Amino acid sequence: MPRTATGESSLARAVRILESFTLDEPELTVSEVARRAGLPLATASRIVGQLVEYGLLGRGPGREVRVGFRMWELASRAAPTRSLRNAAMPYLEDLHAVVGHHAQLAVLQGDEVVFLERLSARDAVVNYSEIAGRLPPHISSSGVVLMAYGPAELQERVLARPLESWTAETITTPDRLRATLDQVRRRGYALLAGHVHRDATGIAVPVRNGLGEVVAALSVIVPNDARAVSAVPALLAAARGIGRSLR
Amino acid sequence: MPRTATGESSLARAVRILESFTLDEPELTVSEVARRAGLPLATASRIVGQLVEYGLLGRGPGREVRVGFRMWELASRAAPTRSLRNAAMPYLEDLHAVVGHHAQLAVLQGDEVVFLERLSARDAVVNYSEIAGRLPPHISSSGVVLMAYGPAELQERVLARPLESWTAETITTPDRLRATLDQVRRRGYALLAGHVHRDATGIAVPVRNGLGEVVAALSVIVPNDARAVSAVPALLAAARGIGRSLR
DNA sequence: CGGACCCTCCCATCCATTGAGAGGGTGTTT
DNA sequence: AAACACCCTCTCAATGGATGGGAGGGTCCG
Repeated sequence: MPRTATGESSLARAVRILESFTLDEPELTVSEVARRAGLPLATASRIVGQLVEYGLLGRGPGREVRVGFRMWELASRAAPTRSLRNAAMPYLEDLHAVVGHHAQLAVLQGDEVVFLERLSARDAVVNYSEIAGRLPPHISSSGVVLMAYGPAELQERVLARPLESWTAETITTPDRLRATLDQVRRRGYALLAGHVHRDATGIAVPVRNGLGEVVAALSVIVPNDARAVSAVPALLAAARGIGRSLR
Repeated sequence: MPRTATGESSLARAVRILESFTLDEPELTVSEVARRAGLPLATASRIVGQLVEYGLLGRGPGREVRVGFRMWELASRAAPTRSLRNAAMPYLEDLHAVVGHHAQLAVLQGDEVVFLERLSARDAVVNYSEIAGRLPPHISSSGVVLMAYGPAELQERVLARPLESWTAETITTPDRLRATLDQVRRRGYALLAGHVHRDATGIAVPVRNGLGEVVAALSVIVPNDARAVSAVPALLAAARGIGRSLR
């Protein structure tokens, strides 16, 4: 029964296979891959075999499959991430050294916030964000900053959707989100205490490129107490430095 | 004239297309991609179009093509890189803060050295290594460490090949390389002054996992002068810390 | 305004891809 | 030790998605 249920290119299937790996489950069996990608086992086995051959996937000591080293290598050539990261890294380090806990760099991708880089102290407060991890924009300080300075359509789309709640402090009404965005634009930074986790405060500022466009958000996560606001000047200064490095 | 010159899967071609992007030239035109991947223009155009649709490639403001954000996202889920990087990052930061210049983490991949992470000061001495960049093992201090503690077959393969020369100091004879490897094993670290660039000294130490296996090299690049050796204790201490974090 | 590049779409041809099933693993339960 | 429940890879005939020369239409430059 050949070629029957298809209607899609083999490339599309390969990409679906690559997408079945997540941050939480970076290792899967072939069967699991087949299930997630919605492919017959034999087909999944064959494509996985090819991807392993080309290095995009790799095999662990058993038969489990994971994303391959070659994939990481190819992806690290991605220009958008690289130039921003290179410009930001020294400032992110300084920020981390001074403020402690977590210092992060995030960008907008689709309608979500993606963290490009994160520096964490070993004894830092909890933090749910992960490098390459995604969060809805209304949850985190980075997201609110990126929304506030982002395209109007994005704001409308996010405001139109139900706002997921993570703690008692999370913004869950469009009105409150709108008010927060206004406040961020007035103040030039976002400070959200206990929105992601009750013990943590996120503080974020916009990073502007040479043209004045907001291209990223720089943020720190600190304990949820009165001293949190003192991190704002360091953030603003670091964001300016990154902007200058971006030419 | 369809399907004639093929004999290979479309997936193989897609991977060849992804591989035509390099660190030095992260943006290519479709014609350039076709040339590098050895594909007819029409075919390259079609596959590039698909890869863009799936997000593995992206388009710049003009028509130029680059590696896509989604590719970076998928690759960041690669387990081998992630756990080592996460364990090493805090120590790499401390090392960088204390020693200055460049602090790097490298692993062996194939018969080459690949840099997983690098922290650089803005005013640091020159450094040719790049994140996701490759170097032949005999050139750099990281490479020599990874060779010294690596599998015997690797040493034989590298010793059998011609040893490329970068500066007057570069190791170019098998005898000298063998002697250097012995010295590294005796001392527990590698110090190569002026091998990559005459003004820079590389110092590297092995990073061991919980089983005592050498899984990476930790290194710093400092100015080529008498103070260089003083970085060794800090490197050794950091490598032990990383090893402990790897459980 | 000619020349040298770019890029995408078209479409008749046909071979690489397909997936059920066989065959053979490994690990756990009865 | 047998039964079970998973795993995974290979085979093979049928076929529809991939193929690539060329047409058509861009942009840039001197």
